[in-house]
Amino acid sequence: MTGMASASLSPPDYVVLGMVGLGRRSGYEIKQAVELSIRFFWTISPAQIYPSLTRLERAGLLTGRDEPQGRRQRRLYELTAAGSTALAEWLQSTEPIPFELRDIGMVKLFFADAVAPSQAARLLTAVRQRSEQRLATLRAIRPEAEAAERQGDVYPALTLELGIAFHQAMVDACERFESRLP
Amino acid sequence: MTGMASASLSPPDYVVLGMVGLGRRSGYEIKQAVELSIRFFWTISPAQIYPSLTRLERAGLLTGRDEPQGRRQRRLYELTAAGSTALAEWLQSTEPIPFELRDIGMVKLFFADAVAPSQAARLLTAVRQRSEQRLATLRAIRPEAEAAERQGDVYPALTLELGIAFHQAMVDACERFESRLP
DNA sequence: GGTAACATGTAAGCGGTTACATGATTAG
DNA sequence: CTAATCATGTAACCGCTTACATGTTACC
Repeated sequence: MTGMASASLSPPDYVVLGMVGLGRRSGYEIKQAVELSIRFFWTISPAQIYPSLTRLERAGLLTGRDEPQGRRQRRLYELTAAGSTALAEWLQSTEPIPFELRDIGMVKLFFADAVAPSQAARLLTAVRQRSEQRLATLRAIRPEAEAAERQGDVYPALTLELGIAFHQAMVDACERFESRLP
Repeated sequence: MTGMASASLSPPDYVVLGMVGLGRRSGYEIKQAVELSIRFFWTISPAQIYPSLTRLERAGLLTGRDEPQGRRQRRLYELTAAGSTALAEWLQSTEPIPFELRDIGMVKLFFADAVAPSQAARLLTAVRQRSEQRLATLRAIRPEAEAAERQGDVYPALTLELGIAFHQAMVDACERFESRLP
């Protein structure tokens, strides 16, 4: 019995669903949560979040309640049983997970032979520094992930470590090549 | 004196330009070259390539010449001096390179606490295996990259090693967590 | 004789980004 | 008093993917 209402949701819908699943939230808070956690492998804009919330509520996967702060409007959402089921089904589906990155930095590096060696080396350095910056940002988030871990959500910490490992590998590989060039 | 014709090209345009820069090519060959090299951090479809080639030729950055094989049509392109300059300028530009990934696998993993531990572990395994497969594919490409290296294009080999390092880091991190769970 | 690969394109639709619009509250 | 943050949305545009259309050559 696979959810009767669901007209197959898009990935952004599941991101919204998943974030609400981690705790009662407003659209604004969802955006913030994404920025603080999965923004290194996913982004979402307010123009996606608010229509998505409306759709998900109409589909019976979320329930929203107005809880203004003073005169400032605010609407908080939580998962319904159907929403929880839909999220779980998505996470459990056995379809192969496509892997697709889209990074202009790597593309530039690939074509770097088209410019002078010194210029190419500068590009390599820029790519390395970019990963070093991400690394610093990701490490700064660790406390939040560890706090979530203590409350039973261990996978955010795992994905954080995965991100750190990824960028560390990039930095190491760049350094190996940089030391070989000059 | 920054190229007078260029109305600022899109990333896919530069991908086409860069691929033609690596050797005289048809649209079909560009697609193949992308699949064999940068597809792990960029993709491009025929529906983008052919209009792009037309635009770039009109802008004077490429020249095309019909070279049919028998009755089978074919049009080969090469860089003009202006095209070469445009590519070099793009590669040398000092604007910060945005870093943005988009990977549903990571998103699923992030939310994995929403399902039973055994299901979450299955997800982790799926993500690990996905990287193992990429790793195998990337390693299979090594000969091509090394051939290019011998002919003076060293950066394709570099980006390949970067991709391998990235996926190896993912596999290692996944294994660390998998051994901790059961 | 049929399938896969070679080769080039067009059209429609959709999903996402950018920009815009509005208003309340807090901090400096 | 001003800027930043909180908070929610809409509209237009654009670029990309999907599907389609067409024809040739090589291979089994």
